[in-house]
Amino acid sequence: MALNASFLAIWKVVKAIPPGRVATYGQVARLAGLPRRARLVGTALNEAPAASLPWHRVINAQGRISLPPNSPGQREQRRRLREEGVVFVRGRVDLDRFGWRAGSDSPLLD
DNA sequence: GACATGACATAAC
DNA sequence: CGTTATGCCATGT
Repeated sequence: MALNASFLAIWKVVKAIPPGRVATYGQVARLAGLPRRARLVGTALNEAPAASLPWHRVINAQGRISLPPNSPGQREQRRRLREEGVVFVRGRVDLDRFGWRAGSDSPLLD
């Protein structure tokens, strides 16, 4: 089915996000060759085999986790990110420091 | 098929 | 900081 091609492209990009870095839904969509389809990324992650994907490294453009506050998933995602060294400030991640830029795989330490 | 929903993004006010 | 509007489209009812 042609439909899954999009999902596969998305999963591929997500798998490429290095530990300790995050990517936004829109960014993942673009890198997957699906511009303007950020929502599809959310859907793809929802349907994805969580065990085989670093789904927690995908957050929204505001640097926030897009799961309901206080939900198990939200806490899990925050826990995993913090475990990788991603810092939350007032519930937000500074994308300038932890955002994934293709070509640089380590966080900028100032 | 019509309609509502949602792990989103961007722009405008 | 916030709200509204619009684009997007797979899924579920």
